[in-house]
Amino acid sequence: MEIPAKYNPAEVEDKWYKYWMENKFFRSVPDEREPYCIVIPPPNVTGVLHMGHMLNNTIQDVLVRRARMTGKNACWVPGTDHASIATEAKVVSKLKAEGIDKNSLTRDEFLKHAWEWKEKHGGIILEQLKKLGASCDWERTSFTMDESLSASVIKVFVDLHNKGLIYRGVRMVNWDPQAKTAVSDEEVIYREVNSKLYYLKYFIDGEDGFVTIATTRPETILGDTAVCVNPNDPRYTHLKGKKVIVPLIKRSVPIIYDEYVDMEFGTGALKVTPAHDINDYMLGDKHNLETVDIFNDDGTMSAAAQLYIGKDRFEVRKLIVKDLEAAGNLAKVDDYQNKVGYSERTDAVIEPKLSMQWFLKMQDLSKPALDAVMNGDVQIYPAKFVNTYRHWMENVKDWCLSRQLWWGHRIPAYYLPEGGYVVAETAEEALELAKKKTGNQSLKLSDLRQEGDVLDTWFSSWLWPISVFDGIRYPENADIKYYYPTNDLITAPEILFFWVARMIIAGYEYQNEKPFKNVYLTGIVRDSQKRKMSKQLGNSPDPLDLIAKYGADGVRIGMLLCSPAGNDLMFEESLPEQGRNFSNKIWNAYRLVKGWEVDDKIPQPISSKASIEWFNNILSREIAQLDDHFNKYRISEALMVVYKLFWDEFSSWLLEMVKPAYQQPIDAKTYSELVDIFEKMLSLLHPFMPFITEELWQYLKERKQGDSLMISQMPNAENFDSGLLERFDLMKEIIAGVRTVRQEKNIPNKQSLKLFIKVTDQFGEEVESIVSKLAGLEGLTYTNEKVEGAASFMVKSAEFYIPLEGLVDAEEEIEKLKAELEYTKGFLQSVMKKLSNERFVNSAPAQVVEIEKNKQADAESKIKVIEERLALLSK
RNA sequence: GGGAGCUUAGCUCAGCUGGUUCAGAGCAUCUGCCUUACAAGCAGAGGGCCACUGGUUCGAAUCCAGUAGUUCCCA
Repeated sequence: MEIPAKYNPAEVEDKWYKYWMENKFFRSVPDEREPYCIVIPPPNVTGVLHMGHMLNNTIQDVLVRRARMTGKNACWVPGTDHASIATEAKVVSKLKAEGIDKNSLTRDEFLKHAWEWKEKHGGIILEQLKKLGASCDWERTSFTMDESLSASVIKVFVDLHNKGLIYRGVRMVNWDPQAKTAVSDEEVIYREVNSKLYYLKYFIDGEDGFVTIATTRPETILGDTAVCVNPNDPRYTHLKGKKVIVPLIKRSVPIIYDEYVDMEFGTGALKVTPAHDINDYMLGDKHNLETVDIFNDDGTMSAAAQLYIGKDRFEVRKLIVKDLEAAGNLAKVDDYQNKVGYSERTDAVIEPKLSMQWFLKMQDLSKPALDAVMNGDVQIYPAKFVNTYRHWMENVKDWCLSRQLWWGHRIPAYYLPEGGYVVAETAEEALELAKKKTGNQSLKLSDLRQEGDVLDTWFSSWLWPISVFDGIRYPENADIKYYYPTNDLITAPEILFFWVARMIIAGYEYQNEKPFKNVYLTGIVRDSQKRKMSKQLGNSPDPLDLIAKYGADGVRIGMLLCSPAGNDLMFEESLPEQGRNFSNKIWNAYRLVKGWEVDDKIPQPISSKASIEWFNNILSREIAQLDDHFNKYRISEALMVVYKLFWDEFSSWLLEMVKPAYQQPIDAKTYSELVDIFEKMLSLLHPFMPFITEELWQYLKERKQGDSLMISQMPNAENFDSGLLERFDLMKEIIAGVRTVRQEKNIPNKQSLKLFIKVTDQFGEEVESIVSKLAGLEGLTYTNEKVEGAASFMVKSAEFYIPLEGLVDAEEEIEKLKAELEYTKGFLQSVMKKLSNERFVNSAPAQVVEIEKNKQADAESKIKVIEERLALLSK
């Protein structure tokens, strides 16, 4: 069979993914084996695969596949989350394009559209993950709004409410006037913008004089209820107890004193608008100020503003500046740079707004979750994020749970006709509660009005590791008991707080146990200029295009090569290209081995026997190294170990060592041992490169239907002989020495050479046979005599000579030796300096001193050798 | 403003408990090679004041302090 010289991933990837699916290799059900479980960070149902997903899911697949091959019952649970805000925005704009206004629809009608949209687009991202090779148990695919998961969310809300942890309250929230909903702090993006700082005069009530304040938002003066200065500021001490008049609306407000005010900023006097600024709100709270809410939900001025009613906030800013100037209140205007919050979803400028929201008390709830990370029960990789986690958890704030949207889990609170509310899992239960609470037995379902708001999406994802196993509703079910706590969570540091921390909190609250043992935080994928990849910038390649171009295996390798945990990854196409090249290397190694004719009559050459033995030793050493990297979650270093093992040790050394002469057959013993080694190499590579390894594994030996590399056993590290490995390192140096001479003297590889060795101990037949083969020697001779007209090199203190009549320039040799002599003498000197330092000899450990003494001996003998050689040459 | 981290080869990064696994890896670069598996390749080579300054120590990339630059988080 003719095998093409280049690997073509497109031909094999779909085939094997289908094969794995058909044989249900991804499926996991509880059994007697040790479980290994990962729940996927559920991608946004609106999303399409981006580079961040590629990195994240590649890592998960590597870990899951490896676990599967080490005898564990591996289960990777896939799914998506409903992403309230993003999805609702998508559906609203889709309806708008069809000429339908959301406000013209009932809630149920809108939700019908939303579900239709979800059914149509919601699965795209999961299908894309299959192209990457993701070995998820697809039968377990979950969605945060599935019936069981929704019921879990509602049950938890009711439970927390009954525990007294959920309350309603007026709070300053980040209001998105476009989406007309509160958004969480995490959904606000602050950007530096060029704006203006307006200096406004507030006249003192009842006397002459004024105070000048500085503000970037002059339209908010209509909501001012105080002016605040620092009590230590001498400029304002005389104003104690006085009032000032808010311009235009002539409201008289007090001057208050608080050290919060920065005396250096602006004029040192601060206008206080408790309804529209978070810091002012705290001041207002502290000093018992009135709050005047001057904005409607859509960002226009409300009646409370008195002026400009119904006009948009930004329009009002322009108008009011003119009016203030006309009224003589505008002192000056400076250019100014400040940070303004924008909604992550709609990009509207966020308006801090007081509104009635549902909150979850976090302080007590979060305690066990803080402890779990601090005492190492939950491990975070890299550990530097533990600090960040602790800081957040120690200063945790109550969680605003409500969102003014329709798409999501509707809050199960029911308002009573005469005020107040009840919370229950169903309307019927709510009615019973309401009757009990009011004493009014004639209440009907229609008398109750359910809260219109839905819950924050994170309020469902925080249950994810439990709810995908239905562990909230059925805490004793077989799945949750078997898979929980899960093993590893792989996600981005950006969501450490609003997802990871909250999952840990929910885990302890509802399972009395952590949700996962390890958290691996990946970096953020950036472009080569360190910019975050984004649609706006258009700097993100389409992952599926990359897969088509470089193969899924190539892309996976590209993602992993440069992504140590927690470090950002500067992505460029040279990375998957390197991955593709590696695929090709593996492919061609296979071609070589498969191309040999096997003859079971010829004996195994001594060089092959030694080579195989050497490789099995190095394999053990590297497997141990690999295990160590995996245990420490150093995934890219683990990959590098396998990469170098395959490319350098296996391909460049072992295959060359055992390669039969041109058109000669290989002996059966070497061949079968080599195939076994190749098979082990494929196993080690499989978690990183599932497709090509499966393809080659299937053809390397005869397989049965239903066999697969992905369910085979990973090779284990055995003991290895480090003395043997050292002898081979020496051997490689000798071969490299000969090759260097060839290069320097321009000797073609075809021309065989004679090598003379001056050494005390001989190397042995194994080493000699391999050196002869790889260095292209026609003879290898030990000698005590000098060798005339020869190129020379040294390995340790052994001398090597290659006779080259006419090609060797004695002067050149002498120069080379002199340089080496000088270097060695300098080295000896530095060693002697240490050894002659009494304090070193006395205080350093004996072992260290011993090492230095060995260095001295080595250097001295080397100097002797070089000097002798020089003496001979200069005769 | 508060906190945390980072700075090692052209680039991306390892470097644990101070000392032969201490100055490393991959990529890139340079020099030879169309050698019969692979030019998506082979064989070699060069490249670093370990940010700076001081301290501790017999000994510092490694520990401590300060400085500069930089990134992130919180406000």
